[in-house]
Amino acid sequence: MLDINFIREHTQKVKDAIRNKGEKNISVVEQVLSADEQWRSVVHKVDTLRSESNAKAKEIGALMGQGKKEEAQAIIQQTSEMKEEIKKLEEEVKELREERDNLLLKIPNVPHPSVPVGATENDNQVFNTWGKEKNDEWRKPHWEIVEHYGWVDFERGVKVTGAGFPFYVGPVAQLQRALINYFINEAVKAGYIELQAPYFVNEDSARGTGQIPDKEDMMYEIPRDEFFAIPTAEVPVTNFHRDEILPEKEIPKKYVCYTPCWRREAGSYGKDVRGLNRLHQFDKVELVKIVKPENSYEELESLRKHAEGLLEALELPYRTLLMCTGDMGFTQSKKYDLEVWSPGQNRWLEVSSCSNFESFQARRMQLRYRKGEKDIEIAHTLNGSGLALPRVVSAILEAYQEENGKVRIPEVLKGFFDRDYL
RNA sequence: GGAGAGGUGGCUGAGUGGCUGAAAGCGCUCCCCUGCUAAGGGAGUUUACCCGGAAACGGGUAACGAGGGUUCGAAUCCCUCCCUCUCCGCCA
Repeated sequence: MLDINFIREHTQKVKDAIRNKGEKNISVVEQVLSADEQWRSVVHKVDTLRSESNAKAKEIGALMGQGKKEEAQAIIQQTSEMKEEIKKLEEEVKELREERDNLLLKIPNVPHPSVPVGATENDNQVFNTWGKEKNDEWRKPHWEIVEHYGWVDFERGVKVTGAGFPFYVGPVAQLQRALINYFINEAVKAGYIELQAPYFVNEDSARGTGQIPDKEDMMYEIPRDEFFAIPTAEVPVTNFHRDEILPEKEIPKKYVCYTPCWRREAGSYGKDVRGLNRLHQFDKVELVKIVKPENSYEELESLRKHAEGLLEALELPYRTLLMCTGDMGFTQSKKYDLEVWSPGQNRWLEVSSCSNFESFQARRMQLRYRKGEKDIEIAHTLNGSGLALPRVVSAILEAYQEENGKVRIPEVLKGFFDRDYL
């Protein structure tokens, strides 16, 4: 969420942001400002009244101590009336505060000036490309390869759980495990701290990273215990430091965390969900950074480069898109998507998304750091996939297949295998 | 899941209705003294919000796990929930 003071001072900027992000309701800005004003005026009233009442309560205490019961009784009469008034005002404060905060949660993050203004994915900019896409006729899509060898069992996944929950069998299971290890190892080499996180989070955490309100439909719920299955490790890992004030010397914090991810993916269909393209459960290695505001855009670039480096090491051609305002999402201020080339499908597959949230998430979760002696400042948070597994697996299967049908093991993963082919 | 104990500031820990936003100790910061790998003295040291101020800062309100209640007044009494610890049960 945005700082209310920022909205007060940069009202036009916020309105532009909402429009550019493709949200229709610009009036929330005015609504939030007026709700805030009302709230502040009532807070002031109630504070003043309480101050008076506290003073009287002290008097009563003093009089009681001296045994002057009757004088005390007279003042008690007055404070009783104030008490009623305070109670009423308190109620009002609570309502106004809630109203203001609910409105505040509806205002999206403001895009960085370097973000292209645009409405749809067609307005995204190709920021970077690497490698030469293969387009051989004979290359099969990954679902045919895994079907032929029995490496991914979709049918039994459907039987055991449902569509989108496949079993990985033998070599592909081993490939995934190798990739997870490889990705974590690379991150640790780059200074990230390895974390293993809970797979379920509570409501506060889901709100902290911005999954609720608004995107709760993407998550699986465990109602009996009021948990959400994590849609990405971003949620538990960023919330790791929720409600904390970190010492300045501990910042930046860099974490790498492998988890399965669960997403309901309501409404997807067709070629998008074919094979491993879109699943309800998938594995991902996630990178999260908590940084000082002045460094956050440098940190975004290094995050992007790290993720790109993984694809380069795997020798998988990719392109990096700089997302336009309209295709970016509610919480981000700048976002890159990395898309790997799928030579069996002849299309790009998103395998990573690297974002800077500036203070948008950190403010919600009160994630701050101590600046110098006394000052406290909201940190900036970033995250990026490094990388999402199934689509990387698809790309590897398709890119490393040979005309005879065998699939070679990428050079950097050889250490995890005792052979050259899957 | 059953029984019991408990949740106070960065930490340890006092506090059972008003003089406690919080004793004391530790830690930390600054200053003074001392000139040497010791020590002593002093000051400061939670957070959020509101008002005033360019700022330094000043005034106010709230918070002692969370929420609600009793009371003129609650860390202190009552209720609900959450969490931690101990014992039993169960268990990868």
